[in-house]
Amino acid sequence: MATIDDVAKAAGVSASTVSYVLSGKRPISAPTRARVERAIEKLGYRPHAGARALASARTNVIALMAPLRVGVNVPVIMQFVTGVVTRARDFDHDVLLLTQDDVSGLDRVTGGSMVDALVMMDIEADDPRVPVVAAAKQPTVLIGLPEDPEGLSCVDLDFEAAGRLAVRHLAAAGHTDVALIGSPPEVLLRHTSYADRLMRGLRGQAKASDVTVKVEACDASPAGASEAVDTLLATAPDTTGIIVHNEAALPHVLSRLADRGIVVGADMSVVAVCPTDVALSQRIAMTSIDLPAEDIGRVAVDMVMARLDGEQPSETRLLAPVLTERESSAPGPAADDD
Amino acid sequence: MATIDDVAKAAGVSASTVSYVLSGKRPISAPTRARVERAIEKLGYRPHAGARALASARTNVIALMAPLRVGVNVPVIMQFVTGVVTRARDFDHDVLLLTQDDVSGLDRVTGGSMVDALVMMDIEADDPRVPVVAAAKQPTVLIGLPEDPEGLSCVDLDFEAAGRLAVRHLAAAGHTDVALIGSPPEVLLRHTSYADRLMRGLRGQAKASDVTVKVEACDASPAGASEAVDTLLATAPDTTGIIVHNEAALPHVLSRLADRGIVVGADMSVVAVCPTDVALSQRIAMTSIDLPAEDIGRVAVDMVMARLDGEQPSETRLLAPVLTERESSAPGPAADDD
DNA sequence: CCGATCCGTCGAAGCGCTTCGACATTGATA
DNA sequence: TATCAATGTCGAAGCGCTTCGACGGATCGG
Repeated sequence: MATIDDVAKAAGVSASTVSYVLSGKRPISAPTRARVERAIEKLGYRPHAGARALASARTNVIALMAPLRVGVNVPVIMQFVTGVVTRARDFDHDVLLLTQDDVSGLDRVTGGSMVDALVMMDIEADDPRVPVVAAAKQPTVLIGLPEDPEGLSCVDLDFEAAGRLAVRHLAAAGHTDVALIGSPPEVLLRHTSYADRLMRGLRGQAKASDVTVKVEACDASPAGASEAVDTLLATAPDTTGIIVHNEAALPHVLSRLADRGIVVGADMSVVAVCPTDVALSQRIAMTSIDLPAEDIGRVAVDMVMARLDGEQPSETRLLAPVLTERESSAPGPAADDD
Repeated sequence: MATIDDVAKAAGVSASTVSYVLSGKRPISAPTRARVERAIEKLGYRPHAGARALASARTNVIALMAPLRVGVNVPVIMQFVTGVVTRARDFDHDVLLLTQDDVSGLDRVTGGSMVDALVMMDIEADDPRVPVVAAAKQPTVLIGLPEDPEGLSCVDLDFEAAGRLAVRHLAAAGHTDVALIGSPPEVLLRHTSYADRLMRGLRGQAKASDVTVKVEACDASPAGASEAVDTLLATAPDTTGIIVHNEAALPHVLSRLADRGIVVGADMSVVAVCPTDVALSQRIAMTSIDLPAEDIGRVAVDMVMARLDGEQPSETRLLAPVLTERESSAPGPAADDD
């Protein structure tokens, strides 16, 4: 591989001049710049990333810690990842992928100066990773909201507002008995922050709108979904509005309802909280609150980059939920006729 | 951050001794080693990755190029990724994530010496990325089989054998008219290698077993799946055995069959080619040929690591398909009664 | 017409590590 | 007892880049 000295020699300049051509940190005359660029081109020169990192204390790499465990929510995770990776490239950064459980990986990549910054997904209320990255010299953005962010920036959909919005939508349509079919029990037990927040919004608005709200955890399997539906209908038979916050279970919930002869969009209104493409690929176009996963990933990168080169203070951004009415929701029993 | 010199000073040895303690490349006496290790511990020392890469020409990072486009097969992709990442950690390597279309990223990470090796997924018959990585100094393993591997190692499920196996299974059960519901048309058009290979096996065995085989491409959407089923049943009404090679469409194919009153496992035998967990999370446990995605990812890393430090020649490994009989397949019309 | 300024370029130092050859010790061997 | 090979440690060079201070020459104002 050609080095910067080779390029310098070929262009008849010093190595530092080549460096300045590349970085633009000092003015270089047009003819010199042109000679250097030609030499770079001719030699196929690529700066050595390690050398650069050593000299400049910048790696142009960010770490992304993603929950790679199979099963739950995988397509949604992929959307986050896509958002992060593509946006990182806009900032001329690459992405180092860490798996969720690899807490020691955080030390490794921060302590070893492998990355300039971190993005962490799927944050729990009391997440053991938060103190680790809070102590690191690299800025971090959390996707999700821990109880104590310890000075770190956070970004997420405003699930609390989403919960309110969903209930308000159903209540306005005349539903008085609504329910949530939510995340798998283990997610709820972990107190994954989004599940908690959604529930808080749900309950608050239920009180305000004077509707009842029943909550069912739900495994992502067909059996789990059936069970959740059956339990719900047994214990709260008056339910006419369901909010589903579980991408993997959604199709099975709809199947089960259909099997029981319940027509979604007529007998039963269903509002999903999920990415738009998931809402649209069900057996019926779902009224849904969009989970803009790719956007969130992008925003996370924007935030982390801002902190990287200004001395921005940390911030928390909660994206406002948007509900799109489609075919799965309809007026309920208490609706005024029109 | 502490440097190696800090550690050396604290332990009362030279920097090179610290280095040798860390790498084990020269013998160090037990007491010295202990002093050094204590100093490392006390200072929380982490070698600087860039410095290390510069001095040793090793980054301990491998690149993984994965198709992050949304929609198709995402969970399967995630399994590959998981296999690669976890296995890479076993070799003390991290993973840099590149997106499929980022061909220039290949130059960037290889030319810039950001990675020691590469793994590329979703290889097409005539893949433009192959010549690029073939020219790189880093070893590469392809997941999938290009027409011309240009000296690179490859690994994949033996889809051709899988095709034969599926047909043989159905033929042995007495089916004489079988069909493939396969990948989306755009995948077939790209001549993604696995689709081609599956088809070749299918056709070959069909001839040998004297059964007919009809092929339908299939979009991953519910509509696409319905259409594929409808077309198939219209143009080949005698079909009693279907092979589905399309994870995303599989549930919708089953739905459509059910909607049409066709009982899978009785009227119609269906063999899926997909990961086991997908096969098991359908409305009925599917007879399937396992796509061992995580294994393949792991093997890819094993292969690339082998090439990294022996001077192994390149090799191609095709994993033998395994068919597991479950509830979705049954004897066909030509079966001997028993 | 001279000092102050600015522009464009260079040289050298240094980032933190690995690795090679050299140098003491020590123990075994003849 | 003199010799030789291990064994354990050190010093120095160098990996390829960035960046800081310096410097020559052109430009400008007074």
